[in-house]
This record gives sequence, C-alpha cells and structure tokens, in this order.
Amino acid sequence: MGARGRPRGFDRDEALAKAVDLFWRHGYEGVSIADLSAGMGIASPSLYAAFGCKEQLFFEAVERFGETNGNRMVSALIGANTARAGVAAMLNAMAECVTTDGKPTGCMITLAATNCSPANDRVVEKLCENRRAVVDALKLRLARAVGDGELPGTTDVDSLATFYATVLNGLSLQARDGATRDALLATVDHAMAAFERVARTNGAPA
Amino acid sequence: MGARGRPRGFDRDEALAKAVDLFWRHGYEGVSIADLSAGMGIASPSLYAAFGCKEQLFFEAVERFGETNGNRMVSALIGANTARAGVAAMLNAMAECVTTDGKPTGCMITLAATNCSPANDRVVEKLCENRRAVVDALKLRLARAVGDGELPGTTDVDSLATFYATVLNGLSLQARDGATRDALLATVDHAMAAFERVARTNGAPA
DNA sequence: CTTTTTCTGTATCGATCCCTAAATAAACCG
DNA sequence: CGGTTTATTTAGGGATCGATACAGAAAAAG
Repeated sequence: MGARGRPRGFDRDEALAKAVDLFWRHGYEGVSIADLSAGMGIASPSLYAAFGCKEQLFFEAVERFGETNGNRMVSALIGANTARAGVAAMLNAMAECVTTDGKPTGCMITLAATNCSPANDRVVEKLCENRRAVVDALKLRLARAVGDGELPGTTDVDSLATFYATVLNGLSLQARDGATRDALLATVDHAMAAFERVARTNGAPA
Repeated sequence: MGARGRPRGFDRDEALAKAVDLFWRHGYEGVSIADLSAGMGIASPSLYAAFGCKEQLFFEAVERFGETNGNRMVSALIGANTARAGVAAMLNAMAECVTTDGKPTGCMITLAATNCSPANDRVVEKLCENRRAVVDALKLRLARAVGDGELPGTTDVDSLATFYATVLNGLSLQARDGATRDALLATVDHAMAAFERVARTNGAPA
C-alpha cells in the first residue's frame, strides 16, 4: 500500500508554490508551459503527470493562493466584532497583501484572467466565482449588521457590498500601477466614509 | 502628389474601429492577428501594410478609444463647476460607459493589458501612462478645489485622488463580473461620501 | 501603350503554443 | 534475481503565434 514505483523527484508543494507565483505575477495566459517548467524546475511530462494540464494546474494554484493569501480577506471580514471593523480589516488586509515585498503586486483572483481569449473562458469564470463569493460574504456580513442595528434598516446592502467589492478589486489595479502601501491604506480610509454615511442616515446608533 | 498606386480596398477608420472593439473585448494578448484579420475584414498583409505591426495597431486603437470613449471621463471631471460635481460626473460617466449595450463591458484602458507576458511590457506601460494621466488630472482638479476653498487646506490631495482612481478602475472589474448599471451608479454615490467627509473635516464651506 | 507605385491574395516562414509518445531509470514486491 | 509500477528524460507532433515573400491586380505618371 506504500509508495509504489519510482518516487517523484521533486516536492509537489514547492512546485505548486512556484506555479502560484508565476500565475500570480503574469496571469493565466501570460505564463507558458515552458515558463512553468523552468520555474518549477521540472520537465513538462513531469508537470503533466503531477498536475494534469495547464488549466488544472491553475485551478490548484488558485486554491493554494486562497489558502495562503486570499482567504485572509474574508477571515478579516468575518472575524471582527462589527461590520465596520470587518470591512476595514478586509480592505486593509488586501492593501497590505498587494503591496508586500517578495510577492507579486495585486491580487491573483482579481487580475490573473481579466483579459483572455475566448478559449479560456472557464478560467475566467473560475476566478469570477471566487470574486462572487467575496461579494456574497460582504452582503451576508452587512445584512447581519442591519439585523444587529449597526446599520439602519433602510440600508441598501447590495449596493454597499458592490461598492466595497469595487474598492477591494480596484486596490490591485492601483498596486500594479505603482501605488505604495501607504497610499492604499489611505484609500481604504476614504472608502470607510461610505459606511459611516450609511450608518448615520437614519436612527442608527453610532 | 495625389493618391498613387492601387487604392486601398477597405476603410481604414472602420477597420480600426473594429480593432478597437476586439482589443477592448478581449485585451491585447487575447486577440490574435487571425482574429483581427477576420474581424477587420482584411488579410494580414493589408493589416501590416496599413498599421505596421500588432503593437502599433493596438496603440492606434488606444488613441481611438480615447477619442470615442476614454476622454469623456476627464472631460466630465474638468467641465463641472465644482470638484465634487466633476468627480461625480467622471465616475458616473465611467459607470455608464462600462455598462453600455453594444460596447464591451469594462474600460479598455483599465483592462486590456492587466496580465501580460513580459514580452509585451511596452503595451502594459502604455496603458499605465494613460491611467496615470487620469490620476494626474484628478490631483490637479482636487488641488484647485483646495485653492478655491471647496476643500480644506489640510486635504491630502494625493490620497483622495488615489481613492477615486481605485473606484474608477474598479468599476470596470465589477462590470466584467456582471454588475448592472444601477449597481455601479449606486457604487459611485457611495464613493462620494469620502469627498463629503473630507470637505467637512475642517472649517470648509459645504 | 509602358512604367511606376501601391495594395491585395495566396502561401507560407520560423518561433512558440500546449501536450504527449517512447525509451530509460528508480523504487516496490515476490 | 526478475517483474511490476511509476517517474524522468529526450524528442517531437499538431496547432497557432506574429509577421512576410512573392506574384498578380489596380491605380497614376510618362
């Protein structure tokens, strides 16, 4: 029942981590199998034997990215005591993630498949699902805030969630354009004005 | 001095317009010469004779996109009587542009080269310059608002400009993910809360 | 007319794309 | 040891990439 046949000559986890870095840095279509083969340190037949095809490798890379980076945003959102603190923590976590030295700038989920040939629309759709999950988490948390009285009952939860998704994803574009971490953190602070204005609209406690 | 030799058998402007549509819809690397040739209705030698190479055609397409779409945003920003109205008009113009039936969703300047292979970094840089010009226009307008007394003298013009650039570009990502025009217009309204909060910080008139 | 110039259509070019067949190497089991 | 299983190496296949060579066609110039 133990490992049969010739053992794998490379560390699958390390190879996947390198693939994440490449896809994150250059996007799905910006990375070729030759790039992956060179970066992961394995020949293409080993790559295909271990990961299937380019698309499957990318899907695994997306999952790994979530475990090591992406999920932190939603965790920050859910982990805070108030929706306001949660949203701020999520945005700040993203601002820091996309401007961390040694990591590619920008978020892989946001940027890795924004412009693709129609042949790869499954890849586009996969990332879109991931982003939709973030929006859903935002809506859920904001709706709870309405129930808790943190936000007034008249709050348009959907539009507020869309606004924060816009900022969340926009941070990646600004990071790619060279925005510094401080500039993005200040951007997040500006974004929180919307929350405060909504909270103030009717008879909601501060 | 008149037209010598065999006359061109297609309308250069119409062909360029079709190229704009393709690059806009699928991005620089998402469109092949074969796609362009088919879409523009001309064989590839005619394409190369008229436009140079793929990169030069893209640059012309970017310029045309600005004339027919992109410049409207900055015009809206500059044309208004107040900075607040200008920023709102710019964001609203973008929200409408990226959700117009018959046009590709999202802004070409924002999305057409977000993930590229390193071989095409000149294309990436070109679009980045265009986006920087928008941020500069924002900073200029906000600085004037400080001079006019519309915003307090303590205003951090750069961070406020970065915030609105974040929203402006983020709108394209949301549009790609299926956000409706109404959702984006509501998003713009939320974004204006930041302006109002800054205007209210110190002794500035409403 | 002939010559010159420019564009068009066919038929590619070499490079690169993603992927795989075939032979070899390294582990297991008996 | 031989036999089985799995991974690696080498080499390359079919398709597509961006870009062109070449010959023919359509205009102006002489």
